Amino acid sequence: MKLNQTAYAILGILSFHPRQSGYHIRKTIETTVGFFWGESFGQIYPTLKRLAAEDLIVPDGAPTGSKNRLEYALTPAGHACLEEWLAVPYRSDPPRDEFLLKLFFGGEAAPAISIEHIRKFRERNQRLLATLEQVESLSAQQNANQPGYPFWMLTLSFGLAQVRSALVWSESALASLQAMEAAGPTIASRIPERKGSI
Amino acid sequence: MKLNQTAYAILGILSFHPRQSGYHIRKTIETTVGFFWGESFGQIYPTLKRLAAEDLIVPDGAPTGSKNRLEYALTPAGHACLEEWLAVPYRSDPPRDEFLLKLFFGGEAAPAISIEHIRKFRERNQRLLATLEQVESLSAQQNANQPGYPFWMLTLSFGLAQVRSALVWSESALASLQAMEAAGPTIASRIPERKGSI
DNA sequence: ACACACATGTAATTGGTTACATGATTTC
DNA sequence: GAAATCATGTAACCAATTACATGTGTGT
Repeated sequence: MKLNQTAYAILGILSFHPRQSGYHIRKTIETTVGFFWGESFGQIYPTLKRLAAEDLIVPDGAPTGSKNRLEYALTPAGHACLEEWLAVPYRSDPPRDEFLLKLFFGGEAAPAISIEHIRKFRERNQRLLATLEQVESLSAQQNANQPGYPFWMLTLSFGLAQVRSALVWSESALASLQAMEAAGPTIASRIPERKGSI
Repeated sequence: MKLNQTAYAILGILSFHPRQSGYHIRKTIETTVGFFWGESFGQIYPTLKRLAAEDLIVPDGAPTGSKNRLEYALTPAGHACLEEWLAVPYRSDPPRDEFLLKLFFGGEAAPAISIEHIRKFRERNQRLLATLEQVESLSAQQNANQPGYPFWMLTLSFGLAQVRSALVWSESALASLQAMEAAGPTIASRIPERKGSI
């Protein structure tokens, strides 16, 4: 019984949102942990079947539901499994940030290109900030009494801090690149010195 | 000729570090972009062969080297390829942060568990901060004249900003969880309400 | 002599995305 | 009745990690 991360994300969602379908679980993930976690259907549906086979969740086509969707609920075993996983030290998988990689190699192209990347990055973060702030105010009204609330707020405040710091950085980064662009005619027009072949 | 991200990372490294072996490239990646990018040997060596087959790099077993290692150098085509990639908008792949996910579901376990995760997280960031600051001062002395330097500093200052903001957050998060722990006897001892089966 | 870093590679596995395929329900 | 969203799933593909396998050079 070795589960993948998707499984724990599902167990986690079901732990405070009983009786959701695969489709709904994905929606919930998007709107709650979306800014640091993503799931695709291609991953969710097979995982739901596996979790059901392991008796960690049970299909529950009962009272309220019964359209053409299949809802699941957490079993005690499922909750135990979630708790077990929570106690295991998190592993931070090797980071891969294409934005930063492109920026790092920015000297090999015109500054305008890096400027454009940073502008996109800033816009992204502005949008993200707006949604996070919205979540913050809505959540305070709707979820304040839920047991998970303090923890949700912790992840939210983390997101807000990171996004805000990213925005501050964006401004100074843009300023320094624009200064560079104004100063020198593109540094990038050089060809790396080499010897022979091709 | 569709290349994976590893290929561009390699091209990028070779663009300002001519003549490195696979082993060395990995070292360089670790020490320069390591805090936002990682590569494994299982990815690097096959990719080097592919890049050589595409004439984007050339094996170069010349003068200085010639131990039992094979060094590569960027070709003009390789540099063109890198520039092309740099101009393409970056894509940020769906984020997956296990630390935040566990924290989000922290209400399902004792607060002590989340506290431990955050402590680990804080330590991690403290170590990272130390190395980044070291890189900052060393790099100012050693690389200040290199053409890529301003861009390297941008990624570095981004890392510093993020790490510092993460540390500030860690303190407040720890404080709030410790307050919670002191206040209530574990909220987590409840079992999700359910009906029937298992 | 031993250990450690240097150095290169392959094979198995996995975790995951994307695209495809299909159909029901709701809303306009 | 058309369009959008709800809803479930499969198949193909891929990028990447991990573990394995092997050997050399260097320092103590």
